Amino acid sequence: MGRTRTLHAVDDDADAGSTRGRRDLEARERIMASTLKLLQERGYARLTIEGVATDAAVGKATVYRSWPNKAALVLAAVQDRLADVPTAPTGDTRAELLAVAEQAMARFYGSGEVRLVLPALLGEAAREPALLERLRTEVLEPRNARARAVVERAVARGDLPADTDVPMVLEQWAGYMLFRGLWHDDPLPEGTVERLVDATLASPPRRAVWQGK
Amino acid sequence: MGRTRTLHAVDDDADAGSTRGRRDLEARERIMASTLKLLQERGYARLTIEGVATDAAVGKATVYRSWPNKAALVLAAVQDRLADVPTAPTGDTRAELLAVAEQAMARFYGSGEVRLVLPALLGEAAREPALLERLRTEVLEPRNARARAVVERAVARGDLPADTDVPMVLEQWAGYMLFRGLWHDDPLPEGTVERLVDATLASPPRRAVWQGK
Amino acid sequence: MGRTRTLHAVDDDADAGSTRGRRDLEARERIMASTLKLLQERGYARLTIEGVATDAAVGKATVYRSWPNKAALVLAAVQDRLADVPTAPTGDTRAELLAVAEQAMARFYGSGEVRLVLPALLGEAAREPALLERLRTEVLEPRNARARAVVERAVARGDLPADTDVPMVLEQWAGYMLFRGLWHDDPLPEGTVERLVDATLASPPRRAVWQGK
Amino acid sequence: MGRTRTLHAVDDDADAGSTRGRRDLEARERIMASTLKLLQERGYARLTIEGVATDAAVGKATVYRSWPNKAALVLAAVQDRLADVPTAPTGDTRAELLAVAEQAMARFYGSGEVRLVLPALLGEAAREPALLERLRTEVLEPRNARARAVVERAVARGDLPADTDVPMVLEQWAGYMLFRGLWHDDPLPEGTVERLVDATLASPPRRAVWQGK
DNA sequence: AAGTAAACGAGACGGTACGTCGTGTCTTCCG
DNA sequence: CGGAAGACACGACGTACCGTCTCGTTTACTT
Repeated sequence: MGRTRTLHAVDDDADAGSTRGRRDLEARERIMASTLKLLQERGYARLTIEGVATDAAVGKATVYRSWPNKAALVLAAVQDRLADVPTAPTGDTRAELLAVAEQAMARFYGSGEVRLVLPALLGEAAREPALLERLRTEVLEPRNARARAVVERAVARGDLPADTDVPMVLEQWAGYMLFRGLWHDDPLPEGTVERLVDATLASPPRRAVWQGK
Repeated sequence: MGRTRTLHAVDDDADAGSTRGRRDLEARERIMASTLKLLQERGYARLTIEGVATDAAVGKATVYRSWPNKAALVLAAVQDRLADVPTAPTGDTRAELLAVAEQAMARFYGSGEVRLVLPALLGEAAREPALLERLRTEVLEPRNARARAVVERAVARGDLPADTDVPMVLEQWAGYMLFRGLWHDDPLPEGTVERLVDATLASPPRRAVWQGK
Repeated sequence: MGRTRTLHAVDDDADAGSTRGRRDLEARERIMASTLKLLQERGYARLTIEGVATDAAVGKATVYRSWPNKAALVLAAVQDRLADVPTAPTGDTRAELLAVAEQAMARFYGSGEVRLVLPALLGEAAREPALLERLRTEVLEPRNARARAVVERAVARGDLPADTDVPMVLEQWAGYMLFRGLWHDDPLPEGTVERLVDATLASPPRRAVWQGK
Repeated sequence: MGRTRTLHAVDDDADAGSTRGRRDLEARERIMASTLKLLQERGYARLTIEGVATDAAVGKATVYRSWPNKAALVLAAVQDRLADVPTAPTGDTRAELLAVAEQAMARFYGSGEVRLVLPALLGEAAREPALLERLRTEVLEPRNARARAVVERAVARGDLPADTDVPMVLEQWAGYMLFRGLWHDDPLPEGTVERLVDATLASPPRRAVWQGK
């Protein structure tokens, strides 16, 4: 499942069936590669579409034809580099949770790529609801869905109480990683993920009961 | 003796003697006000120094004379609008912790101003260590120091275990707020802060012992 | 055969094939027109490339793309407005000389356009040999060549002595006109050209004989 | 009665008694020197008052206090460097005329200083009648007056016809020199002045008779 | 000798223009 | 006919000077 490529701005058109020219596949590849390269070299703010076009030996129009602005371009380029969230059931709940927290979150929010791009994207998203929506549905939600499944499995197994607030568990973990990723250069101290997971196992957040009131 | 003149953001003051030339104090005020105003209207990315200068009825050079770039300007403008962290001891540990988490963090990371500015600033900081350093020492650290004091008081009172990892407590709280602030438009659901604080009181993170190994 | 368009700085390339891109021919026209208009209104010193661009409803880059600086722009704009030097042989030497002196020189050096532009250009040329060279080869020399032909015809006819210093004749005439044009507002007194020509016919400068020594 | 204070170049004077305040006489000297120095280095167009002030270690206001603009400043600086016109009667008309043409004109219009400054000044004068007037009365006329005296002496002696158009003689000579000075880098060919003078002695321009008609 | 007032250096101020770069659109020409 | 090349109008960049202004400081002339 899961779309391999999404591109374009908000509405990604449905160029699905139109299987047109394979010829330009190279161009697209070159653009993606140049985007990532220049992102590393200059950071989001100093990345320019002109620069990408030049570096990719491509006309500017070719870039604009596929992505309406820098955010869309960068989002597309970053999109598939994202490592997958491990969900395979191993029977060992703690191990599964650790794997999720470690590989899905620590590695994600701690990676240079994300730190270089995500804040900038979220910064723009604060002004552009469409972008925020895309980020949520295309970046956050897919990852969260798989992580959620793992935690819910732990609940089903009885390793976490039935009224565990699963989304909040994830947000607590991810929030901590994001915070560290943004505010600090250095990687997480060893053992951090374990302590996070163990704290949750010891005393997980419960769903609020008076919520409905 | 130290800095001959720095002005720039934060510390203008102090340059007592070196105040030769015209030194229009109103200009600085107008610039700060215009910066905040345009920040709201356009967001960080679309904020322009030229625009600020025009809006403030000020020469561009006057802006550049005091702040070397957009980040410094915005940082200075945002700086003092930040609400204080409440630290008054009331005797009630839970109430104190709630006050800190609520007023120092939820309100801070949830505010539109911060959401509009902080990610962008952090995004630039990923490329500019100097900026990151300033953000840490001038924004994060001052707030954290006061919050830390409150939590440490709770430890001293015995309401939290002696080996509580105080910094991590704060980072967990703040991380969650930051995460929500960045990824979601809507305010925190009611009761969230309470649940966060209570979870910490029930099972706080402990300092890692094997750290040294 | 006279070049139809010259533009650019010194070396006007011969950009034959390289005409990719939009190439708005009207833009050039508008720029030339605005340049001349603002030259009249403000004079060379107060002429601004920014002003020209604005007046011509053209981006600044479009101006800079074709002319590297104000001098080149103005030179190009003035270039073709220059009236031609009459050379048609009429059989009447005195009449031909008068025509040349009158139309090629008096009208040229006496015209407001020239007075407004030439000194400034020559002033810059004093610092920029390339500009001086262009002025000589593109403004002075073409005009002189044709005037020289007329005077040489007079020599061939025997109306002037064989050892007449033809260049000096022209420089004397032009020098006088230039002097008057620069130092005085008012037009030449009537009959001046006649007196100049007649003085030359009566006693033309001879080529120096001892020159080789 | 007009002008309350003019100072500008030439006539500073007049402020006799009112010399309260500091009055740093050296400042003026330094300004003049810096002006000439930078004029040589950069030419008129690239000379800036700011640059002069800095180079002279003087406040900008000090420059503006004495000269209202660049033209006035430069005019003042150049003013007194001008060599004198030799007028001493030697009895030998041809020698006297040669001395005038050589020293007053060839040297003047041929000098680098003049070539660097005069065209620019005249260029501005085309737009500013006041400046043209000053140039005429303070630069051209004083020199011309003395030269005229010499030529008139030649007329009185009978070495030139009584109806010689004396001003035109001077303008012819000066015009030729000016022309050469502006259009050519190289000095006058040897013997040029002699040929000019001799041509005039052989066939001087006469005053127009039919002028009144 | 103390007071006072102008001129001084320094340089901040509101501006205009510089020459460059990037944006997003549009045109031309080549393969 | 698709795409690179790049011209186009626009707008912002960061810098340099403009001419005016306000600072203290430094004379030199009153009183």
